[in-house]
Amino acid sequence: MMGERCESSRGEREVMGTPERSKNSQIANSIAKFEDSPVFSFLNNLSPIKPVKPMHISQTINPLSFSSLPSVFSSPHLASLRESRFLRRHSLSDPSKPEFSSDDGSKVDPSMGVTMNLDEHKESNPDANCKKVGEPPYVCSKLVVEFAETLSCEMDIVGSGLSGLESKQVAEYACTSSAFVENHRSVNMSETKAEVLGNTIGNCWDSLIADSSDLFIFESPKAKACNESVDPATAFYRSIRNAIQNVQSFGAAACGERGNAAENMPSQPEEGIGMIENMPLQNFSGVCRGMKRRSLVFEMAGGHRKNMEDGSARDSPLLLTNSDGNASLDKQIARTKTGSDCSGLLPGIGLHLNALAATHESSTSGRLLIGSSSSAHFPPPTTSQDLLSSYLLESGVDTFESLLLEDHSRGSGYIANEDINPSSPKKRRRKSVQGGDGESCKRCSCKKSKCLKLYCECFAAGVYCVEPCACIDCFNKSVHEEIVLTTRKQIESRNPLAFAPKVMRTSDSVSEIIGDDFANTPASARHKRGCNCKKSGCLKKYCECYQGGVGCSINCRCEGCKNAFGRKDGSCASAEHEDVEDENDTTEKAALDSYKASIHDELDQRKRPPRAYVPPSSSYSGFGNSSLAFPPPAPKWRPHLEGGDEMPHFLAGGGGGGSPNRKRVTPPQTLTGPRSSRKLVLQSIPLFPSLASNQ
DNA sequence: GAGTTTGAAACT
DNA sequence: CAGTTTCAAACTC
Repeated sequence: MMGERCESSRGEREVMGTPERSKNSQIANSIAKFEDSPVFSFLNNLSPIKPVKPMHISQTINPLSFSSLPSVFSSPHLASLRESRFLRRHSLSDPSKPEFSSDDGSKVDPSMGVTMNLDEHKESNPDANCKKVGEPPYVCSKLVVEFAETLSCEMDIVGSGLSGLESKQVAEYACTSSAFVENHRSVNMSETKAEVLGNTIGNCWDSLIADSSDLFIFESPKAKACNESVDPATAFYRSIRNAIQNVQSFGAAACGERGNAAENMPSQPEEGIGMIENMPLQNFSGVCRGMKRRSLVFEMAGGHRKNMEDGSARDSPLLLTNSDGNASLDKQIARTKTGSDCSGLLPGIGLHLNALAATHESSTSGRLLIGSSSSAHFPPPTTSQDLLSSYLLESGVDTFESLLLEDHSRGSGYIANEDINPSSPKKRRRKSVQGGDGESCKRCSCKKSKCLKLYCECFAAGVYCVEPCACIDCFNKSVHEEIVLTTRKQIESRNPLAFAPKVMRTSDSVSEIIGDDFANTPASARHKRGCNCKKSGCLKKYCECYQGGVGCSINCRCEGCKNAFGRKDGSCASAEHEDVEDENDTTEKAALDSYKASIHDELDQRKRPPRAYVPPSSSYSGFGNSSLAFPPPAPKWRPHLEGGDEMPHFLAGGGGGGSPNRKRVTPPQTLTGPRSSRKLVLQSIPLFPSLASNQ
């Protein structure tokens, strides 16, 4: 089987017929050389797509991301890898963070990574006993091993997208990387080189993610170009291959490669970096996002676990007094604090790419994202491609399928909801929300809800409140994690869709929103439950439909609807340039113009870091947080989860009737209407049964 | 910035 | 399930 596998690999490379052939040949040799590696064997025995039970780690890591499902395509070893590898990797973005413990109690070294803090490593890594702590060779191999193992881990995640030959080849490359490490454990390497190697590995990985993420967005320029000749899975596989090759090559050099590789390697770190920059992967710049965001969730996980284990959360100050008559809430808090209600913590089903984000937020502002892939504040994308790429990563695409299932609603939703025109007095609020530091975070002003109700935008959005919030008696903070989780669970128990996106779209690419022609406003999208406006005429942001940039539908119970994006009677305003019933309705047009202006303003602000939104309710994100090609949501808009207007059966079952208000949550029946000709974009529909039932 | 309006969320 | 209350965002001045 091995031989056959390798044959396939070589065959594939030949088919590709690229200049990489020689490199590939070397890799192939490496594969043959180390094909009996235990790791190799293990990988080979793994099925690319292997359903597994929800992992414990995801339950403790990111409990708030209820919606985020565990990767059902992950391999059994994934959990451990995630905990150990990603936690370490995470430290790359925040080396200052104190070490935290993994589930098994072993210390996870936060210094492992680019910083290569050998001292800390010495103290925290018991495994280092096998070699003298801080010994260069150990560091060198450790890094590569981590990379290789992490890659293997990733392979499982993308396994569903890579099938057959490709997945096998990817596994082989990952294996080769591991084999390489095994072959260089005893090699000496200077600390400087080790550091460069660490950076190399990190860059390779980030590049891999960043590079391949574009490929997942089929409409991205890169993907399109790629699709002309190769499918995304293949492209991704190639990226992986390149990344591994780069690591292997440079690692060999940095370690003073005993073999031939060293001859081609730069002797100075600077040269090494230069070499890296000239690697096949052209996406090195600003690509630290991927891995770092990936690591974030694990960091959070670590933090969460730590909190739970040491009971720090319970020790946090409690607000048990009922200062405002909110007895139930206080009771809830009390119960949670006493731990009597903690068993109900929803399992965090953090998927691999889910729950990214927030590195900056958490590290700079102390704000942690509750959801899985929340607001991340990374260097502003400078190009649309970057934007798409970064957003893809930040949006927490959980599965390859999700990536394939396009969802554009988010973009428009975001645009629709975000008023970030700093020059507009009326946008002052949003301006403050956006923050002047580029941090697009929510800032609530809750006074009585303790930020534990959906009234609170932060809470509803799945993010912790931050300092800039003007809230009072806020419990939506990481120190009150358990309370937050329990409350969330409680709310979801009443209404499973409470944290689900409110606006659903049937199609309408973002381009229609951000393009030159605003006439293509996403009227095909509809507010899930519909609004209930009485006085605003659905022309103000009081109206969730309007705020979401969608027209009203039959589900709405609004009165005097004048929604510029489409009225509930089926007519569409000027936004559609069709079926305009009242050409003289200047009010609607004015509203629409205002809306468009806000969108333009939004676009002008696109230099800001994209804001990945993490559906608080992860049970959805896990299935359908399929991202779109655009940044984040806004105050009240939430990424939709279900495919189109269809919610997962398991949710629809108890969800529809579970609404506390008994409000309709059933899919609108007139979604298409005059725009029925629009394509229906498949969205992330659960490909597997609800894992919630497995908890 | 304070006060008002509004409609969703929560409660009964 | 409907009516009412509570709440905080949106809006106005």
